[in-house]
Amino acid sequence: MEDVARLAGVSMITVSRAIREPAKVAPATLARIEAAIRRTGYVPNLTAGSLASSRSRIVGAVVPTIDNSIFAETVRGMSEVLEAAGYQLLLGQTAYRADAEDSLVQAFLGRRVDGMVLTGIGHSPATVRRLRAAAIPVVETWDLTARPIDMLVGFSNRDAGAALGRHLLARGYRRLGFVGGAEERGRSRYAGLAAAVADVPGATVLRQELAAGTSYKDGRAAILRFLELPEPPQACFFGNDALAIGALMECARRGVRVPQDMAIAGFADLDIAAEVTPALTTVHVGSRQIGEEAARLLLARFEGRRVAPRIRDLGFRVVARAST
Amino acid sequence: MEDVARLAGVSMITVSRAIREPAKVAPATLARIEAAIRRTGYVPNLTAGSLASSRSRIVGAVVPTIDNSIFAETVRGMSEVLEAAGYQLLLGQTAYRADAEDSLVQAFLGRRVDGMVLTGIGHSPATVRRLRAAAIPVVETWDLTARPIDMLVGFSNRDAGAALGRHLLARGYRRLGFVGGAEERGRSRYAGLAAAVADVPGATVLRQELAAGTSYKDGRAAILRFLELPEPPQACFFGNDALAIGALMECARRGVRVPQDMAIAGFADLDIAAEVTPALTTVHVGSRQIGEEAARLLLARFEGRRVAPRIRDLGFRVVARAST
DNA sequence: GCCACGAATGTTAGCGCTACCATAACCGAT
DNA sequence: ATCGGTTATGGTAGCGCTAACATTCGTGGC
Repeated sequence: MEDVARLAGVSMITVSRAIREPAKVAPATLARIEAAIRRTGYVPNLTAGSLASSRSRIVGAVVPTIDNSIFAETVRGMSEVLEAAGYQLLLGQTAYRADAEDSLVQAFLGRRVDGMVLTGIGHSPATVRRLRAAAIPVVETWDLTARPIDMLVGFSNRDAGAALGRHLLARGYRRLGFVGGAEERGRSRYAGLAAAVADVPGATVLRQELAAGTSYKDGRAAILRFLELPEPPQACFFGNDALAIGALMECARRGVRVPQDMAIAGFADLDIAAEVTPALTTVHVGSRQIGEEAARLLLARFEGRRVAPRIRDLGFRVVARAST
Repeated sequence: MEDVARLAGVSMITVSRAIREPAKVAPATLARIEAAIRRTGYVPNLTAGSLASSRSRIVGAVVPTIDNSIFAETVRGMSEVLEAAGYQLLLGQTAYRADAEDSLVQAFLGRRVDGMVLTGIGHSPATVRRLRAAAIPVVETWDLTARPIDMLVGFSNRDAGAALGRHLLARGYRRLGFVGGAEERGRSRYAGLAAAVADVPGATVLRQELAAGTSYKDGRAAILRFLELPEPPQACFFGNDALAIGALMECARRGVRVPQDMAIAGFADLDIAAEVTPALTTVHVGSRQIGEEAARLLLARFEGRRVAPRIRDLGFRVVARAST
């Protein structure tokens, strides 16, 4: 930067201004500085800038995983909005391990990220304490609570589970099955389903809880376990679309007709849900919008704007397709 | 940090050492410092550390996209290896726009990332110049070239295309079709296929080039276009599994028998490729290993180890399943 | 008892920027 | 001619750490 300043015949601070707020520099000076930058190949050191200004222009995001997953779209949406505003995304994946979130959050805070996006509303007390102490904007996502750490963008997993349950019951199914991972949001979906079932006399629900971080294969295995029962469920609700599609494929393979012999529903409305045959009934939750909105809330805060309300319920929509 | 030092009755540098190389601090001192850290809730400022040590412990990764994509697994593998070593991942997505890579690289270099991972081997001259000037370890991925910028982890897309082509020809198909996105690696796969076709008298190949960044829907549309021809291809090779699965689903819907009426093959071997019916023939390329290996090469360099050879050809494997 | 040596800790001087305040030059209004 | 206000630019002092080089102290060998 000193070289650039010398070459352009100005002081360092003017170079700094030319880069960050070109409007405040005289056009002629600006041109000289730009020429000098080009000639020297100068790349501003944003680390030094962050230290001096105590704003890093980095946002940390913690998600369970991004492969064949509903969270990939959230990260995508977030990343696009942030990049357009000149912010960068520091990505951390927990693989559904609770302690991983804690250490990621600590690492991100050490980097002095300007804001943080978390998945879900269940965090260790230490994490919550650290985030509050850091006094940076935080957005929790993919769930709903009345008392978020700071801001929240999501929907009610419980209500979504209940809505899907009512859909199945309305179609006449009475013996229901549920398959989900051992994680908070999956459990909420089950709780909603169970509540819907409790409202209908004679309706029952059987539950399989798998390890967290499930995929197609697990869905196949789960549906097989149901089909082997003397009295299998008539309709099965899977905690995510990957599980449901695995199950759907297994049914196709075995000649189990969907939905006549076994109805199947998923969750999250991945692109592929609409493409399989029969098309998968699922709950659309706007994965991408969650990411975009979370990023927008952060940007608003960075620019000093008030964010109200701090809780954004993006809702959900039961998408009834041929599989139920 | 000053507070911690005062509380523990040591100098700042000892606190710094206690955090970074605890073995070099006397156990009793270490214990006092750790207690002081806990009492004060001190979180080391890694930005300041980066500036002072000129090592950021951040790696930048540029991928086209991470949703329902082959690159998600690469990012996942990379991220896990890096996090285990105390490095963080700064993620950038280009959405297949060429200029996006350039600006991401520039932003990452401004952050003084310790290393960089790029997708593919085609980069703008400006990007290459900048990367060389930065003199940091760089890994290119997902393709092969004799002259990488620095290191490379991938496989030959051309050879993979050719191998898949030979597989189709060996099964007796003569009128082939190819559908791929308008991007470098897809074109290489086509070039390989075309070469294989050229070796067999009477064999032909018809090509559809779509916009880059394709998904299920585009596969469906593409297969329809082929099926409407007076003499459709007998076998169709799709540049990625998502396209192929879209096509497969469309065939199922239309009663087009796969592979009897139309054989279908994909590329990359996503988890779902093995799950659909009929199971999808595809080319397995170790998406995740690419990420892991790229991360390992970077770590080796960070630790000052020599990396030889600098080109890692991870190969590929034609996975012949029921769809061809 | 002296010295060389390694282990433990400290001092100093930045890393490369930006915040903050100051200064200079120029403008039109009085 | 004087003045307040605006625009353009500069000087100084850090931001919170760590590299590099001291310094101190205890230990064992002779």
